[in-house]
Parts: sequence; C-alpha cells; structure tokens
Amino acid sequence: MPELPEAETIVRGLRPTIVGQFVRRAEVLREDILREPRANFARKLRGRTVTRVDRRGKNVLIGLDNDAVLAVNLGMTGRLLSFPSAPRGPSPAGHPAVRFHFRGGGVLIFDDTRRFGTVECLTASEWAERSDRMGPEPLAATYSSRDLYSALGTSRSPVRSWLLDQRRIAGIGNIYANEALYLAGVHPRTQARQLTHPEAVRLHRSIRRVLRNAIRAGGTTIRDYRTATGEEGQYARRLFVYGREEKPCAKCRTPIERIVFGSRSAFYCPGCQPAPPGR
DNA sequence: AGTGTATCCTGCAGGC
DNA sequence: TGCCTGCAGGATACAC
Repeated sequence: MPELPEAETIVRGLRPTIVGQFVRRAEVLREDILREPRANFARKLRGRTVTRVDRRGKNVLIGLDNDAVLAVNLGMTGRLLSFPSAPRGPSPAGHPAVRFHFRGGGVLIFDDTRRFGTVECLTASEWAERSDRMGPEPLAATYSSRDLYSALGTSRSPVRSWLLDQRRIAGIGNIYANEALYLAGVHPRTQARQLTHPEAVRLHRSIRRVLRNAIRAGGTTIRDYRTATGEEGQYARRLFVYGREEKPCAKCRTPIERIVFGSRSAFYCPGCQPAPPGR
C-alpha cells in the first residue's frame, strides 16, 4: 500500500483542506469498504465537523467534533482525494467507494480500485484499543535503536517479515522494509534475533532515513498511489532494490536478486547484504 | 511461534 | 488482436 510515507503525505495534504469542514453527507458507493451497514456509517458522519487529520502507522485518521475517529486504511490501491468544490465532468476517481460532501461544496473521495482498503467510524475508545495493538511509530522522537534491538528480541522470524508486522513496528510495508534492509546491509532473511547490536543500530537509522526521505519526496508511486491533490510521489526513482531484480546494485554493481518468502517478494543485493549464517 | 496458503478485488504486463 | 498467467504498496484467517 501506501505505507507510512504515503499516508503521511496524504495527511499533510488533507489537513489544510478539510479541518473545520462540516459533513453534510457521507455517500457510500461500495459498502464492502465499511465494516458496518452504510446507513449506520452515514448516520454517524452526518452533521459532524472535522477537527484534525493525523496518522498512525499506515492509517489516516480524521478526527470529528464528538471525538469519533474516521480511520482509513488505504489497502493496496486506496486514495483519499480532496476537492475544494464538487468535481465536474468525468470523475477524477476511477473507483470511488465513499464520497464525503462538505457544506460549501468541498468533496473528499475515498477511491480504491481493489477495495482492500477500509473506512471505519470508531469511537475514541475503540480507536485507542486498536492503536494499542500496534507497534511503536518509527519516526517518533523517543523511538531509539535500543527499542528496536530489544523488540527484535528472540524472534525467529526473518527480519523482513518482522518489519511488516504492524504489531511490532507501525507503518512499514514491503517497499521500505526492503530499502531499509539494503541500506543497513542486512539480508532480508536474517532471523530477527540474529541481528547484532551494531546491525540493529544501522537498521534503526536506515528505517528512519528511508521513511523521512520518502516523505520528503511525497511517497512512492508505483502505479496507483496519489497524494491528496492527485499528484504522484517521487520516491520511486530513488529506490535501491525494490522492484529492481537483475539491475546492478548502486554500490557494488552486483545484480539485485528477488526471493519469495512469507508470500511476498524480497529484493536485496547479494554483495552488500550477505546471507545470514547457517543457511 | 513459525511458515505456507488462501482470501478479499482489479488491472496490467508479458508470453504465445 | 486476444487469451492466459503471474504479479501487485495490505491484512487476516487457517492448517500444519
């Protein structure tokens, strides 16, 4: 999906355009995006005012004036597109699932080709419970390499799979997991518990560097991802390994390899990320 | 506690 | 041109 940098970019684009807006109507075009009947959902939204837009992991959070939270998970192809006035002519969204109509004519569209995304209207405590089950925010000022090292703990899971587990660390998906491991010089198949302290320090630094740089570039557009204003993210050109099978490594020219485990592709440089011992 | 597999969907690229 | 297969930024549930 949209991972942390894409969600963050969307949040930053949305914040100035929808905070303070009054919801006249939530129009649900694809009910399977919700986790409740559309009438329920629409009733909870009608007449509310947006008070804040935030992010937790890969989720976009739209806070309402009764402390309810609209939690949007973008899945693989979800988009949140904001329009100052109702778009005319051919729909700018190819697969609109939910349209939020604001007083004054503004429209927020959740568009999702594959419909793996979800839009849920949760109470503050329902959201808190959900958030508590998620791992720490890797970009939090207080998130340290010691936190990462101790969390890796005794897990026998390959570190690439470990990084994708939102209960362990929030916001990392397949693109940035692979990029961070490359920059840290750690093979994606290394067991989490096998990382040395220096490797964990490098991984911590790489994760934060990759995520920050991707945010600065507005995220990675492979195909579907767009910012809240419909722009493409520019980080794709800066990827070192993701999607670059057989292309030369930028550092050592060894061809990048693709392996599959955990039913996802992992990309790495055999020269810069030596195979873990015992394999 | 792990891994592999399937599932939810649609669209696109590549091979023939 | 058309058909078929495989693959995709996610998340979950299941059997083993």
